[in-house]
Amino acid sequence: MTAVQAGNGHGPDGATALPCTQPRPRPRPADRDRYTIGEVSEHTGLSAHTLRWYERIGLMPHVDRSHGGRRHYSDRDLDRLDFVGKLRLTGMPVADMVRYAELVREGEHTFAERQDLLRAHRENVRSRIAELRTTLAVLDFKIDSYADARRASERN
Amino acid sequence: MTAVQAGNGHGPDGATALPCTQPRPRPRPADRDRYTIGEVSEHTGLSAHTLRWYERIGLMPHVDRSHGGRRHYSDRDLDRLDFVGKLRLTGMPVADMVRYAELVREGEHTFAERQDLLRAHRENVRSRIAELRTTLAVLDFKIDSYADARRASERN
DNA sequence: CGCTTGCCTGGAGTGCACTCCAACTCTCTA
DNA sequence: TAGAGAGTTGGAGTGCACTCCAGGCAAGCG
Repeated sequence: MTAVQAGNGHGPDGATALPCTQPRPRPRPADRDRYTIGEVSEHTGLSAHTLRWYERIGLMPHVDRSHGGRRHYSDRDLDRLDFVGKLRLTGMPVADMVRYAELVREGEHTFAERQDLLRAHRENVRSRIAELRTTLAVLDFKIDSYADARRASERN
Repeated sequence: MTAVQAGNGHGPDGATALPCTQPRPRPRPADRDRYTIGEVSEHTGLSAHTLRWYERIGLMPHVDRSHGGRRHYSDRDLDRLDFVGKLRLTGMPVADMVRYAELVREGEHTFAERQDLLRAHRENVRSRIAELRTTLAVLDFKIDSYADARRASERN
């Protein structure tokens, strides 16, 4: 649940920073380390409702607040959200993401468990890719069948 | 929503039969062209509830019944279900699958539209695969980071 | 013939992941 | 300093895809 993107990425959560390469899909507004929920919503594609909900269920640590109680997201928060977004895109259940977030909160002694969790998920993603590929073949076949059928009926 | 698998596959629904190559994941009980809902459930991995529900919402055409009102699924029905299963695995919304089923029911003049629908879905699947692959890279990176961090801490 | 097991129906219930509401409060710009 | 507009909360509501229930009927076996 940490940075894995942009120049300022971090290593495993709680560990020292490590270099990282993935480009951020939409660029951050500006590197000022303080973003409103609206800006974050814009950047991540998640609704403000969802961002607040993520915090409530413990998927995000408590975000810094202004004097008046408004959220100020940091660059680090954006990094976390990017990672959460990746997991979400791959269909990881929210409960599992929350579990991961808990492990992060518990500190460095949970490295092994976090790694296991991610490894299991990676296997999951791999088999999903394989699944999608076989379906792609089926779709190609079907689409070609329709093309053939249409060509044949035009010829008559 | 027709056969696209096993030796007895069909072409686009409503068209003449076409050869097909994909192997059926779990073999059919026996090629007797008459299966109970329980057997079909076993074979497809869908619950009997779900099979009935699919029929109710129009995702499957009405399945043949016995004198006493019990469903007898044909091999053709199994083929349809296999295709539905493929679409489902790739995350096509049930509403879209129902739309496709309607087009099939309407006859051959909907070939073009069916093809479009499948093409759009194919694009969808392709981009999902790409998405999953980039996430896989992120996961690899994270997992490696944990491995590094653990090795480092053991060394101390 | 009776019994167990499987299947039938319509409708209600579940779990997940949001999504929206009401009734405020805060911040920024003019 | 006033007003617009973005943000706050807890809790209720939504949509999707099942999933289950109650109460009854059917089929195959001994």
